[in-house]
Amino acid sequence: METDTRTRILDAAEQLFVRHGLDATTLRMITAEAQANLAGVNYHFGSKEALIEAVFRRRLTGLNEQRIAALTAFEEAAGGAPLKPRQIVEAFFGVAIRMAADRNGGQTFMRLLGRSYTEPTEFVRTFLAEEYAEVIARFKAAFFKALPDVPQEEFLWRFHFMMGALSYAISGTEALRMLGPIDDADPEALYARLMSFLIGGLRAPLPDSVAKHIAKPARRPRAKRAA
Amino acid sequence: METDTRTRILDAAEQLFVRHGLDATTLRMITAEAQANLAGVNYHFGSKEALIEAVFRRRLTGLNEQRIAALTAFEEAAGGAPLKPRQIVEAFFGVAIRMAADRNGGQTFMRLLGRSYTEPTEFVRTFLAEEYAEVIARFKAAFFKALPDVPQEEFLWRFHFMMGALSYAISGTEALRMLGPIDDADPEALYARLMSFLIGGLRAPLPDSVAKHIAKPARRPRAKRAA
DNA sequence: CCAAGATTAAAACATTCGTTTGAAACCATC
DNA sequence: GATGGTTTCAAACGAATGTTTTAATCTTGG
Repeated sequence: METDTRTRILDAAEQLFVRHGLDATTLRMITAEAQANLAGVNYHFGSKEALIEAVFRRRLTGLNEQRIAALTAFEEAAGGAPLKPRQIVEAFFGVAIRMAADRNGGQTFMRLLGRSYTEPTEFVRTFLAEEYAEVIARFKAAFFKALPDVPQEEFLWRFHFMMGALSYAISGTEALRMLGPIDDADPEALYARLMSFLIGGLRAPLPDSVAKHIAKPARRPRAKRAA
Repeated sequence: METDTRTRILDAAEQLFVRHGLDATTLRMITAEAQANLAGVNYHFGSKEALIEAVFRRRLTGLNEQRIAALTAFEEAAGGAPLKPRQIVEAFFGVAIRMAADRNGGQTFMRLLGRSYTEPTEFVRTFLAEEYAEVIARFKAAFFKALPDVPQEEFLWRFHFMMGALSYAISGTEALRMLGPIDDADPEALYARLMSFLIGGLRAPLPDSVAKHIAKPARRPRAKRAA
C-alpha cells in the first residue's frame, strides 16, 4: 500500500462515481475498491455526503484556479483592453478540456464533473454553486467587456449552451457511442473540435428578435466555414 | 380520482425523477404522490426498472416519430435534393424544444430526458440506445447528404456537442441560475436562441487540422454576426 | 521501550429499499 | 344478485444501505 487510505478512498470513489453515479455507488463498493475498511470512510470524512464534497473539492478548486490564472494572464497581456472572445473561451473551456485529457490528473474526475452541473441532488448543486461563484463572476465580467454589443441575457444563455457542449464533450463518451463508431482517444483533436464549435456558437448571429435592435461595425474576413 | 392509477403513477414518477433522479426516487415517494398503493407499481409495471422504461417510452416514442415526420416532410418538399442544415437541425432539435415548451405534454419529461443521455445506469443507456437507433440513422444520413464536405467523424462530434447544448437548454434551468438572474419562461425565445447557437456551432470553420484538406466554394453573404 | 494518540478492523445498529403475499374491495357480465 | 376477473390494500419479507460502536493494531514522541 503505497498511498494512504484517505487518498485511496478518494480515488476509488471518484472512479466509481463516474461509473455508477453518486447514489448507486455504495460505501462498501468504495472501500472494497480502495482495499480499506468500511468504517474508514466515516472516520476520514464523516459521512458519504462529506466524501462526495471532498472528491469534488480535491480537483475542482485547482481547476477553477487555473481558469482564473489563465484569464488573468490574458488580461494582463491585453493591458486593460477587452479580450478576444476566443481567449476567454480558451481560458474557461480550454483549461477544462486539457484537464480532461490529463490521464494522471483529472481525466476521470472531469467525466464526473461534466455530468454534475445538472445533478438533481440538492446539496451537490448548492455546493457546486459555491465553488463556482468566483470564477463565474470573473468570466462574466470579461465576456461582457469583450462583447458589449451582445445583450447580457443572450450571452448567459450561450454560455449555458457552451457548458452543455463541454459537458458532453468530456463526459459523454458513452452517449457518443450511440451515434456510431467514433474515436475519442485523441485529446488534442477533441480540444480543436470543441473550440471551433464553441466559438462558432458564441459568435453566431443573434436571433432576429434581438439582432434588429443592434447596429454592427464591419468585420474582417474570416476562415472558410464548414457548411 | 379522475385518471386511472397507472397514469397517475407515471405522472408522479416523471415529476419525481426530474426532481430527485432515478435512484433517489423511491417507490414509496411515487405512490404517495400518485395517491396509490405501494404494491401498485409492481402490479401495473412489474418492477421499478420496468416503470422507468415505461416513463421514457410513453413520450420518447412519440417525440422521435415527430422528428422523423418533420424530416420526411422536408425531404419530400425538397424532392431528392439535399436539405439545408438548418432544416435538419429544426427537425431534430426544434421538435425537441417545442415539446419541452408544451406544458401539458412533455415539459417535465424533456427535463428528465435531457439529463439521461449521459445516465450512468447501464440498463437506461442500452434502453435509450435502442429507442434512438432509427431516428439517429435517419438524421445521420440526412446530415451526411447535406454536408458532403464535412468529414463524418467531425460531424458526429458536432452532433454530440449539439446534443449537449440541447440537454442543458431544456434540463439545466437549475444550473442556469448559477450564472445569475435569468428568465427561462419564454419558450419561443429559447427556441430562437438555441437554434442560432446550434447553427453557428454546426457551421463553424473546421479545425485547422482538417480544414486544410478541403476546398470550399464561395458562399452567399450571411447575416451580421453576434460578436 | 512504552505509553498515548491515530488508524484500522469486525460486528452490529437502525432504516430503508424493492418486492411479495394474501386477503379485501371493486366491477362488469350473466 | 351471485360469479369471476381485476384492482387495491395493509402488512411483511429479505437484502442492502449509511452509520456507530468497541476492540485491536499500528505509529510516534519521550
